[in-house]
Amino acid sequence: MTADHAPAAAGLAGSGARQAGRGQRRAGRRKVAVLEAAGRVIADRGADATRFADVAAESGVPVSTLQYYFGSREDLLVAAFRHASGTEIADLESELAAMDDPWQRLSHIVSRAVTGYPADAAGAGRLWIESWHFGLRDAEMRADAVRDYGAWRRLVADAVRLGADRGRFTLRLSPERIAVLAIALADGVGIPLALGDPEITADGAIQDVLTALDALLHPPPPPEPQQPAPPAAVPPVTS
Amino acid sequence: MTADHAPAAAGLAGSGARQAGRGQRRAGRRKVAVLEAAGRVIADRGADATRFADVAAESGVPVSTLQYYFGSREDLLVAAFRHASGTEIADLESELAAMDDPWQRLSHIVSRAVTGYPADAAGAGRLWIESWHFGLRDAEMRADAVRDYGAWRRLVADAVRLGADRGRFTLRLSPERIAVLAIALADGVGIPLALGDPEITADGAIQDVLTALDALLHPPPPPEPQQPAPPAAVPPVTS
Amino acid sequence: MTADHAPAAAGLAGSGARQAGRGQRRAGRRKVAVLEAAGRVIADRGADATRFADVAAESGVPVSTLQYYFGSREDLLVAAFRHASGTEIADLESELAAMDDPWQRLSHIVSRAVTGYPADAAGAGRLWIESWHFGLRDAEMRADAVRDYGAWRRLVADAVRLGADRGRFTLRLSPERIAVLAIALADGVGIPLALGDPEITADGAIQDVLTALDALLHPPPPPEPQQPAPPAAVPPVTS
Amino acid sequence: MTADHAPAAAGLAGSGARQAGRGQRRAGRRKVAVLEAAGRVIADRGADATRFADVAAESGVPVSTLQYYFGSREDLLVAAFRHASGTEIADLESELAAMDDPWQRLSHIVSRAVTGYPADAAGAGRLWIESWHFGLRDAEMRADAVRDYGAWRRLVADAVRLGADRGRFTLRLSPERIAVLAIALADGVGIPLALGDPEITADGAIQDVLTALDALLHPPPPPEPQQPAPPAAVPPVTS
DNA sequence: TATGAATGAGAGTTCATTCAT
DNA sequence: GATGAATGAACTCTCATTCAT
Repeated sequence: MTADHAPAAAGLAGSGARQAGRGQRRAGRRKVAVLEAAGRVIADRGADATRFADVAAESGVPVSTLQYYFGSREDLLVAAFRHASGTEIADLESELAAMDDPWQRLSHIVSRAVTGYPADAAGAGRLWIESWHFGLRDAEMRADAVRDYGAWRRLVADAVRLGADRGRFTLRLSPERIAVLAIALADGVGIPLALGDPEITADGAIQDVLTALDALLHPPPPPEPQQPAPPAAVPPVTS
Repeated sequence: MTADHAPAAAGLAGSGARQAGRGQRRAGRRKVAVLEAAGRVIADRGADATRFADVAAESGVPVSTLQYYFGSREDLLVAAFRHASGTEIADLESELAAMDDPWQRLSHIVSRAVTGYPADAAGAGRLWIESWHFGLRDAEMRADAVRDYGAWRRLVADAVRLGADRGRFTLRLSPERIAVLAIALADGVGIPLALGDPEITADGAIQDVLTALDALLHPPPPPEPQQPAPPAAVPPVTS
Repeated sequence: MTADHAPAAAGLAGSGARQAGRGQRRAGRRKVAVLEAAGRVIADRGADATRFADVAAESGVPVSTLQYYFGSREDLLVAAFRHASGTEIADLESELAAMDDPWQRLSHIVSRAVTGYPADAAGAGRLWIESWHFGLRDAEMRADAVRDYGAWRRLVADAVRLGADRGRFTLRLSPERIAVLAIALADGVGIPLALGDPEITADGAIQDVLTALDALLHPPPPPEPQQPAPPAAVPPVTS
Repeated sequence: MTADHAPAAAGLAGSGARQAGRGQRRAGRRKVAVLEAAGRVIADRGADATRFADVAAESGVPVSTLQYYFGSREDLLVAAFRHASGTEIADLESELAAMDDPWQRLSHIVSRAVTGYPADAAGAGRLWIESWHFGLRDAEMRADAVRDYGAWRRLVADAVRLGADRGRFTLRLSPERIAVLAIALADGVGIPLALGDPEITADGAIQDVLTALDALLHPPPPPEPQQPAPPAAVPPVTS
């Protein structure tokens, strides 16, 4: 192919910056705008129902130009997801860098995560659900999603480790496993929030998630004999 | 529409009862088989990519007959989801009824939930993800999903309440909120499992989720003065 | 697929006739008309340039119905070629059956073949050129074309054999090889005729081809010594 | 159009002769390379399926440059055909010029022609079929094809005339008409060869074509009752 | 002179749905 | 009650071509 799709330049914000100096002139200078438009459409209609025509209408860029930029529809979707998650994580990282208190960091991560889910929020939560769903059948998206999970967990684990180092937390589990659980909690309450479950509110969910985290960071006294060792109880349930 | 779709299993046996009865039962059996075929197709290809033709191929029932049975494609999907979740919850309830120990019940629920997610599992996890995703834009599906969330949480809350009543658990939060968190944890670890995240295994995830639950059911001793209680800032904010 | 493409019934004229009695009712009753429309379009625009839309316009059948009938565009083309050649050969066979004189048969075959080529003729010559050309890259068409070559040659060879049996012809070559040459001559003059070559007319070409055939059927006297054996001169030309 | 397409190789060297000359020669070389690349693509995919992108890939010259050089896609195709046929005929003419024997010339022409057809051959046969086919609907190509027919026939007629003048041949038809038939035979057997007809081989076809030509150049005596040895005339054609 | 960027037109194919048995 | 025939709508993708440099 003459044009190998994507005049490059885009991708994660400002990586390389070879001569993006003058503001990525020439080729694909509208790419970022298109990716954000695509993100909006995906969040609105779902990735599967996102047509070239929709993104064209949202971005003002002709369909054939979208294809010239990204190639196939699937490639466009993956690029949009990647752009959104890259931006999101970069933002979060810079916010966290300004915080010293480890618990504040955890609170911030959880808030950021949970807040994006409710239907009326402009957050990225719906986009994440789309990305998981899409990743179930798309290998490239799946790889990205797994990578993003790692990035989020790392932020949590770093905060947990920091708190432990400072003697603020006493861990029941390794920082990595706590990170897995923390992200799981946020996503797990996010889903019903996105579905408008009347039993849950964003604020309440954040509080409860933090309470659970707190429980993992401040263990109970040495177990007394009358109490059954919980993990031992986990049976081979598979029926 | 030709008929009002779905002869269902209802209807009192009128004239020629036995014959009609048998016929209806046969039709009913056929519909169940179709719904299960549809469930398999949905889990395999995703709800959005599930065509009448796919379900026809999987079930052996002609496309026009599927439409005659269920109406629109969307109706078929919703019916398939409803059938799957109804079966799943009924099974779970009967299994739990045979268990006396509240912790065992919790373990069983969590195991059941988490085990269904991994890609290689034949479980219902993928179907749940599909149902959330579909519910984001389909009101009927959304209502079903919220209802199902309630059913699962009720099973957890009942077990938690039972354990508390028996003095086995000391709750940090109300049974209902613990139930929300328990289900959130299971779903939250289920997603990366479904995506094949190499950092997580089903068994490890079950353990960790139970550890987190245990922490919520066995609070630490009254905080001692030397340590500033940070989590104190996150109190039981009753929503 | 529910409809396996082509409700059958069509194909070579009247083969089988299972219940085509009432005039192929139901499915695909317009298939023959469509195939003939397709043949006209192919002759007019060329197979490569024959679009579904063209055949739809020519036949009055919607594009989607054409696809329902034939499947892919390529399948439609092959079916059209097959229909045309089947009809053509059947017609020719019945005409020949009415002729007793072997030379008359040969004349008729050559006339039939050559006459179809000129641009202003309504004959099938252009369709043959299309079929060869299409067969260069399509295996199915290629097989059909080879089969058709065999059918035409068989008609020639039969006539040649008949004439030889009756002592009318004295063969220089086997009937089969004469048949190959006869068809080659007809096609070989047909091409410039189709291109409007001003040096050739259909009638003149028919005469010349028959003259050449005559030469093959009435050999010269035993070669005399002063004549060099011509084939000995055929060198390994490939440069 | 940007330029009047094709700087060609013409144009007197104006100011800066050496530089311009070299530049033009270089451009000319590049164009020839492109035309040969185009010829390969056409033989491979067919003229109708030959895209700018294909020729760009085969030649390494960007699409927009191809358009700058040749104008429209059709112009490029015609130029490629013209280049191929011009080269072919020039080669043939120089080969024939070295041959004195008229029958050897005829044999050479037929061999050259037939040998190019088989699918596995690298010959120009497929390109000729493409050119006829393309000429059916393109006036420019048609004119070229007719002209080429004339060139080939002239070579045959010249050889026939030479043989007749030397008393080697006794003609049944005028040299021109024999030439038409000779070329027709070669093309006519070439087509099934190109289609991989299992009943024909290139060598056998050459033999048979020469036998037919021989019959046209050596008419029979007044028919005698007994049967002469026909094949004796076309003996050991060493392949 | 030569080339990359951008875009409109058009085509094949899929699919739900309507209709007539 | 069940099913095959038929069809319109929509979408992705290919490709020649125009434009600016």
